[in-house]
Amino acid sequence: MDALARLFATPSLQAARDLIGWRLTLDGVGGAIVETEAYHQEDPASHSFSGPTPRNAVMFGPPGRVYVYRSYGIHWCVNLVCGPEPGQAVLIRALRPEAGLDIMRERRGTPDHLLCAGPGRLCQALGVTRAHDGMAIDAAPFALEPPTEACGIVVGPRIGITRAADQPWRFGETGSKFLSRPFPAVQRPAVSAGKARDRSSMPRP
DNA sequence: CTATTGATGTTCT
DNA sequence: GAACATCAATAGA
Repeated sequence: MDALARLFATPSLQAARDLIGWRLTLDGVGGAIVETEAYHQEDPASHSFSGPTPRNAVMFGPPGRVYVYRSYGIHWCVNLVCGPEPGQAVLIRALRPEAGLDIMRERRGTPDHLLCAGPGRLCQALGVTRAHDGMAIDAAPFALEPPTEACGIVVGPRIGITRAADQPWRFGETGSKFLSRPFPAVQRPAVSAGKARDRSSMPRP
């Protein structure tokens, strides 16, 4: 059993964490995953919560496929279906752009740190559309490769949802500059009564 | 920097 | 109708 097969069999709550650092590309355009969120059938925020429908059918099919849906009528968002039971998926929320930078810049027209910083932005940068819904993530035009280096993982509540909003099912690469948004700062034992923010991940001049 | 708002296709109630 | 796993533009502090 190789790394991909293990990943596909992993429950989404763990797979979302494991996916950080994997390199995802579409037609050679993409980069390392730096932010994910987990969803599953018992999760009120999940598209699969109320059972299979035409839209979420891929979530109830075999793992290892991509589930693509339209968000707010404008954007596309891409998930990896995974887990031993149906209805589980990991939303890919941000990549560190590495391959096909020129193509991404042309498609996005934003500064490099915003090329793939969010589920909608990432799909625009890679060219993901509904046409990719149901495709295998480990076969052309997609590719998914394991990380070459370990990295730290931060955890926090998911973004943009109203139900189960307090569940800590968002994962990110520690200190990444390519996140859709920063993770909430860990509560610190109040040094000064003040408002010092953690800027430890800021670039040094 | 934060807060607000418009755009807009599908799904849900 | 209302809600929505979002984003860019804009206004204000």
